[in-house]
Amino acid sequence: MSQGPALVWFRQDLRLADNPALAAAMDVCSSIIPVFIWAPEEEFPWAPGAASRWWLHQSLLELERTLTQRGAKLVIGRGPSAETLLELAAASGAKSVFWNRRYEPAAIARDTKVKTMLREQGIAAESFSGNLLFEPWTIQNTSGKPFRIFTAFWKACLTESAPPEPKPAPKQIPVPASWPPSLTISDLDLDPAGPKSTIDWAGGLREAWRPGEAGAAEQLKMFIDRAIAAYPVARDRPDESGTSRLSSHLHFGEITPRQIWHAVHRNKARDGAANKTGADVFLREIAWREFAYHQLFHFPDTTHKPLRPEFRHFPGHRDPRALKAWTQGKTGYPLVDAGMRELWHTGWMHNRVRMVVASFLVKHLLLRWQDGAAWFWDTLVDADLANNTLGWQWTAGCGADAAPYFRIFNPVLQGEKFDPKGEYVRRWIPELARLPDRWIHKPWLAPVQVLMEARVELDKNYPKPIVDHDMARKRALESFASLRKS
DNA sequence: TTTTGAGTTGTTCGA
DNA sequence: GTCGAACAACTCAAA
Repeated sequence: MSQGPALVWFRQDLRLADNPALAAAMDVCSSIIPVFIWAPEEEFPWAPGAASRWWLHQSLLELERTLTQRGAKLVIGRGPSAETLLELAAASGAKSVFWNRRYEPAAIARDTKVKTMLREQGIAAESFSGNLLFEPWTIQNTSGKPFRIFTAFWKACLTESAPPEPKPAPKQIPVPASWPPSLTISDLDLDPAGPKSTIDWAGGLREAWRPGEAGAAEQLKMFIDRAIAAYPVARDRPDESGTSRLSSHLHFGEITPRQIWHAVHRNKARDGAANKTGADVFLREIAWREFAYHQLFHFPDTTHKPLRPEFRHFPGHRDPRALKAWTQGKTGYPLVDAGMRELWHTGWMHNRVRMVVASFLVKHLLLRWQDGAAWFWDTLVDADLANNTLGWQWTAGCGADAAPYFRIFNPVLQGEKFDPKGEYVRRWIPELARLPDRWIHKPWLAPVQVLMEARVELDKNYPKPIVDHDMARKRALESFASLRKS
C-alpha cells in the first residue's frame, strides 16, 4: 500500500467485475487512476467500423458512470499508448501500470513495446489474464503444438482445472489526491451518430442494444433464465431470439467468459437435467471464441492469409458488382438478402444466417473470403478479429477444422428449414412480405399470378437470383477439385 | 509403432 | 417420402 497511485489501463475490458488488473492494482497500490487511451495503433491495421465505434463510445460512458458511482473517474487520453501512459504517470506520480492482455497481433506488438518503454523509465508494468478462459500458450496437444481441431482442443481445455471464480466489482475505488488532465469521451469522436452527425444513424443500434457491464450482466441473466434450455435448437432460428446476443459484450470485455462459465455451471447445478444439454451446447460456443483467440495468437497471419497454404491458389475473384449486390442485400436469395440487410440496419446478424451469407460469398460468388471478412469487420457491432478470422476461414474451407469443401449451403433449403414461415425474411425484405410461405424463399419460381397478387416485380422491386444455385454449386466443386490437383 | 475412428452448423442422388 | 452413401484430406487421441 505504499507505491502511490497505479494507472489501470482499460482497453477491451470495459468492466469492474472480474477484472484482474484492477484487482491487482488495488491490492498493491494506495490509489487507482483508471485510464482509457484512444491511440493511433487502435486504427491500424484494423480500424473499427462505425457500429463498433458507436458501441465503444456507449460502453465508455457506462464505464465512466460506474467509476463515478464509486468516487473515481475515467481519465481519457489520446495519442500513442506508451507516450500517453508515460505522460499520465509523470503528471500523477504513478509508478505502476496494470492491464489485462489482448491477443490481436498488432495489440501484442504494441503492448510488448509499451511494457519495455515503461520499465526503461522505471515504471512497473504488469499484464493479466482477464479476457479468456485459458491463456493460449497453456493449451497444447500431446506434441506440444496448438490444436487445429476444435473438439480435441475443447476436450483438452476441460481437463484443465476450472477457470478461477470471478470477483465482484469493488464497491469503492481509492482515488488519488489529484487527477491528471483528461479529455472527455466525446473528444474522441468515436460515435458516428454524435453531435456532428446530421442523420440519426444509430437509431437501430440504440433500440437493439444496451452496451456496458450492467447491460451485459442483465443479458446473461435473461439468457440463462429464459433461453438456455431451448438453446440447442432455438439458436438456429433467425426468426426467433434464441441466441445469447452476448457477442459485443464479450468483445469489449463488459463480461468475461469466466463469468459466463461460472454462471452457466451454477445454473446447471441448480436446475434439472433439461438445462444440461443447453448449458453444454452454449459453453461449446464460448469455447469456439476461445479457440478463435488461441488460433489468432498462434497463427497471426490468418487475418489475411489462409491457414492451409494450398488455398493460396484458390480462385477468389474480385468482382465489385457481385460484392456490391451481396453487401446491399440484393442477391435475389431472400435469406441471404435478409441477413445482409439485418446487418446493415442493426450492426448484427444471426449466426446461422452469417454462415449462409458467408458460404454464398465464397462458394456461390467465388469471391475472396477476405473481402467478406472486411465487410463484416466494417459493419458488425460485435466485430472481433479472432472470431471474424476463424469464422471466415472456416467457411472458406481454408482454416482450422474447416467446413469441408462440399458443404455448400443451399440458401433456399436453409430458409425453409430455419425460417419456415418466412418471418425473418419478411421483417427485413418488406417488398416480399405479401408472398405466401411456399414461395417466400424462392420468389423467382412463384407463378406469375402469385407474384402479381403479392406485388412483387422481379428485377424491379426485388432482384432475380444473381447466380443459379445448381450452376454455382457445380462451379464451386470444380474449383475445389482443381485446387486438389495443383 | 501402427492403426483406427471421429471430427459444429450440408446437399444431392439414387435406391 | 425416407434413408444411406458419397462428396477429401488432414489432425489428433486412443486403442
